[in-house]
Amino acid sequence: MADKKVPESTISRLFIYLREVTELAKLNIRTISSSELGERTNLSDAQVRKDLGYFGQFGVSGSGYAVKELKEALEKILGRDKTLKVALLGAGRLGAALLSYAGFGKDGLEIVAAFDRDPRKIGKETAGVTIQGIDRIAEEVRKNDISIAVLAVPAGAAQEVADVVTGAGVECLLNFAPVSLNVPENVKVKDVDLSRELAILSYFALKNNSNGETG
Amino acid sequence: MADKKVPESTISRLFIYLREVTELAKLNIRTISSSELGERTNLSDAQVRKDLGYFGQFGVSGSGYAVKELKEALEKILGRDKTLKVALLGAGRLGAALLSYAGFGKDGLEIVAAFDRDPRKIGKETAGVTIQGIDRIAEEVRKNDISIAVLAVPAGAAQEVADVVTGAGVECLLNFAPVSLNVPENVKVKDVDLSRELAILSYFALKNNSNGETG
DNA sequence: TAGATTGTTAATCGATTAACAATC
DNA sequence: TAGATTGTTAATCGATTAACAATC
Repeated sequence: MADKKVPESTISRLFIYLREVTELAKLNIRTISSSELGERTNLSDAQVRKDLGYFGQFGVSGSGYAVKELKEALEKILGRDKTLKVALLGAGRLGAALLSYAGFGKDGLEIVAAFDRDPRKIGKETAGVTIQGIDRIAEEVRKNDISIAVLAVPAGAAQEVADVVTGAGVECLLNFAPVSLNVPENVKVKDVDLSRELAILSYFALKNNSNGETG
Repeated sequence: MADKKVPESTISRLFIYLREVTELAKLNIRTISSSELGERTNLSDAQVRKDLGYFGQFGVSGSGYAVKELKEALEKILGRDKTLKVALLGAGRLGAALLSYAGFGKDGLEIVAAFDRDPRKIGKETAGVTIQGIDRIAEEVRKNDISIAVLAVPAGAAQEVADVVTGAGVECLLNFAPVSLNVPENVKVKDVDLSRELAILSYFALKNNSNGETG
């Protein structure tokens, strides 16, 4: 049972493979080899086979992978068939945008509760969800079986809110606040920081510029 | 001169250090050791010193790093003093949101041109930028010295637009379209896919659930 | 000086890539 | 059968961590 640990980078690529085979299925392509799939995703054939190998044997020697079956296998592995409950922390500008973001449903996620500290926001409704005070977090998490919390609060409030929500038993956080959160070690945090992505890119742009000058 | 190659993960962490020392400077804290900085960012002291070591010697044995100097050094390394020109490709819903996104300026980036294929959008203005047809890309890139392109077009159009813009000499792309782009090898692409981030997180949430059941 | 902390080299760890026997 | 391609093990590569002499 104790499968070897799967790298997060593998999980991330699995979604890329799924995207591709979904496309291939639409085009009525029946089978694909690891090297073809790798070409389409800018990855190596070895990488494709290794990644899939963590989860079983999906291919056929000599002919490759059946597109339809691989698609279904990936959907199952990645839990695309299940719906998870999400709590939104912070109903400001970003929070409101996320509440009305249509993509969540497609990804098997459903925002079932939203919280804010601002008394003027409490009781208001956006996209079918009523905003509640943060003192209600623990009870709502339990009641609704919430497994993911999205932190869309200001940087200064993020740690406190993270404490409350992890204290209530939530183990997965998507953190939009630009701070390094301290959480218990069973909790998984994913930081999303568009500013930083852009900044990294601009670092490379600057480097290219100066290379151009000297080289 | 030929400095050893700096890992992208190091660059990414440099922004985290910068965020932290900016905070420390506000609090009038004068010096910080690698282990204290590591504690505040959930990284090890060795990691902090290694990362900084790629760019020079900023610390003082026995006392650590001068906050103000480290902040200034990081800003310089990361190019926070320079402004780069950005082209926005695709002026749909996401594109419009990015155009009005206030954070770009803070990050040393300026959207100087926007393009869309839809004739009904061409000529319209958002946030001070007039939307142009995609046939104008090459000339505008040259004229404005654009070094970064943000792709906010539908998946089906992304590759074609990427070809045009890289053909015009842009070497850094921020790609919001959920496709694997093929670009020349001197071009740096950064994919931003909120759906995938969420999906990865939900994968971990599901795994935690099933662990809970069996363990 | 004694204590603290750096910068850097060496050791470890983990992920990617290459290779190839097994198999369709 | 011959050709193609898998699954998996071994080799390589690169990043993180540990260790410690140098230094304030």
